Amino acid sequence: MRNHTSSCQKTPRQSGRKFHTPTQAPLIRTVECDKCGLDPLCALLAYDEGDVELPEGTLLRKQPVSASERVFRAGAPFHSVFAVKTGAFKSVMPSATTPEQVVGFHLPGELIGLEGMASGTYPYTVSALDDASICALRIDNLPETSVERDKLTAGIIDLLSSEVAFQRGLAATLIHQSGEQRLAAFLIDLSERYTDRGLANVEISLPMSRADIASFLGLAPETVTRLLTRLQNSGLIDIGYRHVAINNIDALTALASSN
Amino acid sequence: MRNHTSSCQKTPRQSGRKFHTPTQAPLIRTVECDKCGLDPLCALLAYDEGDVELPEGTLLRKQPVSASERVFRAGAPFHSVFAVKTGAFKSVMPSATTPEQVVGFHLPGELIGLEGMASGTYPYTVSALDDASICALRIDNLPETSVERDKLTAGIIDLLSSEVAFQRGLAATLIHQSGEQRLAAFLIDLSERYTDRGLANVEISLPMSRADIASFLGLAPETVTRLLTRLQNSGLIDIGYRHVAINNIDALTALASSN
DNA sequence: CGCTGTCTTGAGCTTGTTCAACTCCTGTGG
DNA sequence: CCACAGGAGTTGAACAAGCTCAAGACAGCG
Repeated sequence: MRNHTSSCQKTPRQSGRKFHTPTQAPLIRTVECDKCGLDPLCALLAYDEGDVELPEGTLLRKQPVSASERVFRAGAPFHSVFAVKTGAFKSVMPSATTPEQVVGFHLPGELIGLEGMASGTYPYTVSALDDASICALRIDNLPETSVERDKLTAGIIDLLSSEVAFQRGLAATLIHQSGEQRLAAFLIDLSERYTDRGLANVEISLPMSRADIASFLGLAPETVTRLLTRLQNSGLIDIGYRHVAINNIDALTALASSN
Repeated sequence: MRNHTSSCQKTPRQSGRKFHTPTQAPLIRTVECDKCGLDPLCALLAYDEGDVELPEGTLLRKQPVSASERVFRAGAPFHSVFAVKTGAFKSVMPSATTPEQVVGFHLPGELIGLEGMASGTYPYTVSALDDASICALRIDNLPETSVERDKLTAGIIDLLSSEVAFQRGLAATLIHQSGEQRLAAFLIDLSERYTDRGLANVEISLPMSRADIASFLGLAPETVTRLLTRLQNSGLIDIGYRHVAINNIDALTALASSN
């Protein structure tokens, strides 16, 4: 039962249309397996399955998740690491203060849930921003001592420590930058992450609501709208309903990192 | 003009004074080994040294570091994990925008430098806030496969993932809270961390400058002063030059996490 | 075609910043 | 031990950024 190839089919092509119009041809939403962050482990398991007698259901590919459906809830017991195949997800932290706090977005090819490994519970709730699909790798029933386990351990340390560095940088950015700079940095970050996975285009998907962006950036939703409008008026970007086209990435980068 | 010539003894200030007269005994600045975050690893290595033939200088205890001296610089190659023994340290990140960005403070018993393990370089510069001392555990020349290595790996995953959780919470706090709430949360956090290591007192040390606090909290130094004054006027705290006494921790906590 | 939730736009207000003057603290050298 | 210098901290006033409240415009969907 090795359907690695059959469950990772080629993604459907999109028709390239111009932006400026509110409604839009669908952007590419699915990452190829070879661009996916889970692929190293995924491949490892797939290749070794015959030898190691992994339990059933250790690797679940391309599970569909409908819009706003939860993948797991904050505090749920850790069992799997996920990778986004199609669509996008958000991480939401239950906050004492604000009702909900968006702490991250997850694009195709990116991993979800690693942070739960050490504590044994997922630290935040993850839900789909649109109709999406994920691959799931069960960790909790891997043999205690195995090649997989060791490689996982090594990979986990890497991922965790880059996560720490990322969070630190994020905090620094968010605190000392103006709203306009944060928003510019956010758009650039999204664009780069799409590019990393081979999903870049003139226009990139903005699958989350203004309120989600606002929560993530620590702004009011109205401010996000106003800043997007301002960037558009400056000619740096063009805004669609849930898409954005970056016209002048250099100017945007300069804006994001100007003193 | 300035004519406080002969009035500078231990004269009590008049009411409405800015600074709370520091009548307390010198604050405890040194953590005991059994309260130190490095202790599990430290003990492990110390006990096993005879068996395992560890390289010389793997574990350096209580190295003195003078005020403002650097432990390591951002980008330096990773070699050791450190634990604060006496005094306090700050982590500073080279920022494109602001000249320097304080990303963390390290109190006695806390670990420094773990985040450098994966990338192979320390991600930020660490320097002493006052005359201090640290213990250093060399990691880069531990035998590849050893009991120490395995236990280290397990411990590192735990430490890293709690660091991720901490950073996430920190980011959430910093972004969505007012300055007053951030400052209150900061003081509470310091107090709790001292308590965890058995260094709590009526009055706790505030070894960093207002500018450091401001940078860390994303505020202007003047604002930090104003907010501290406001908290003091509300009777929640008393401020000394580089000390603070928390008079009403419940009210402070309520303030930090109010709606 | 109308409903509902998301997004946009406007006006007044709160919070925190900037700039500048001043006070206080601490270490250093007579 | 005292005076001094320089850095750290405080205070005030004007200004700017972002928030709140409120109303209206525009999707997507039954």
